[in-house]
Amino acid sequence: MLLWYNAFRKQKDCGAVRVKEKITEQSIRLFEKKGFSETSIQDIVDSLGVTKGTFYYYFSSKEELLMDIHYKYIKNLVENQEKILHNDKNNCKAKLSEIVHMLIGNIDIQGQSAKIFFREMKNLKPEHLEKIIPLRDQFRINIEELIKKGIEKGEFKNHLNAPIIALGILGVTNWSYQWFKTGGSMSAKEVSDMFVDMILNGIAGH
Amino acid sequence: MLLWYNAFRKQKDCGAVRVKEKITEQSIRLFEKKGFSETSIQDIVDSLGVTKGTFYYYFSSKEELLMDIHYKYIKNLVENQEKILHNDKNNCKAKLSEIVHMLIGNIDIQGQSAKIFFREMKNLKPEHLEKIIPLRDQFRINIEELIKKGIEKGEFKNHLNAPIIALGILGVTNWSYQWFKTGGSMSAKEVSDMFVDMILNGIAGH
DNA sequence: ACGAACATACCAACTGGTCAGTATTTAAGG
DNA sequence: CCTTAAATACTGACCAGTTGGTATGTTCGT
Repeated sequence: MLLWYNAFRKQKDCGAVRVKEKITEQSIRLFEKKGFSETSIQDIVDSLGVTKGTFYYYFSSKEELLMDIHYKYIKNLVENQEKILHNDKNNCKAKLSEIVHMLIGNIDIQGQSAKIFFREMKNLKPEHLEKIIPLRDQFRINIEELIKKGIEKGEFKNHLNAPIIALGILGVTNWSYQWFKTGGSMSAKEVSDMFVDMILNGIAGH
Repeated sequence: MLLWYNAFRKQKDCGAVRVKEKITEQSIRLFEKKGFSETSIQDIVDSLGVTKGTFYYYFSSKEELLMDIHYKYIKNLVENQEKILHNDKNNCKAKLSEIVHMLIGNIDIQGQSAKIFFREMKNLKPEHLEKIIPLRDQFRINIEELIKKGIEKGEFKNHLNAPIIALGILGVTNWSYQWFKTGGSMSAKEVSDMFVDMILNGIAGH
């Protein structure tokens, strides 16, 4: 009886290292693989060896957990982006390059969240969307402004349509979350360098 | 009584213009807006004024309907692509340009299916995925080969990594399905031209 | 003894899918 | 041209399983 008791305590102590974070991390894995609606709360707690009571102790609803995932992802992304943008040792070209490298380089640790972000956003409640969408838009507008500034400075061609170019660049990077696998045949640097080269110099021969 | 009878027949006749297609079209609309798992068969039939019996008369399962949508989309896309590739009046640059224009131009009628294709593919059964994935891969490989041929012919730079460039181009075009709205402030031609210009010539100033 | 961190049991609503039957169209036979 | 039988195109009631969420209890550290 005492033996069982100690074993139980040990299990509890291990799990006590931020149970909420463990639930979030595991949910990210499951949501990415199976989808938000296709993953039940039962699936989540079963895979962690806990019960639904635990889940609802930390989250008020399934949708709130999804909001948590969305908010952490986009907040972190915008922060990383603005760190790059505010470093005025770099010109616009270099900033753009750094952003692309940052996005591709982060696939390893942010890729699952990113896929969830774009695929499952529609499951957020309107009041939560109101917090997320401005951040998503800010990320895009920051790139747009970078393009415009680059045009002004003569770093980029002056006939460019900045909003379209921004969305084109976002397409290149965001789509990589769909196919890039860390540890595969191509390295993140290799991919990023090629993308930056294509965006800046194009693929047409001289 | 006779009046009601005729009205009823008329209604049936109108609906008889391919009920199966009406179900498919409506499902595409609902799946795109709410998601596959989030849309119940009840939702679909209610919005059409029929019952679940009708649905299961035309489809053996919900997943089969999803397979139908996937197959029609990717089959049509590969066909359109290969029509362009087999027209040997165009060089590689022109072919690439035509493919980009085709993809963006088709958003109007194929956009919803495209979003479903990439977002809901995970809900297909393994045996159905076996039919879809090769077609999806073929589309990508066709672009890859076009790049390689363009390099050989000196139309494209020879240091390019064709697989990465192909995925970059696919990113630009596929991502447009997420944001481009027909009838918005930018026309499909405007966007396509800008994308082709970026891909071929880059954005960096000379 | 008390609050934090769980577990257990339960529920109403909804899900994809089935099935036995009904209406309607079509085609053949008289 | 009319009857009739079979095939086609549905309806509506039903089911077992699952869902997100809740309410109540129990264990644990302090």
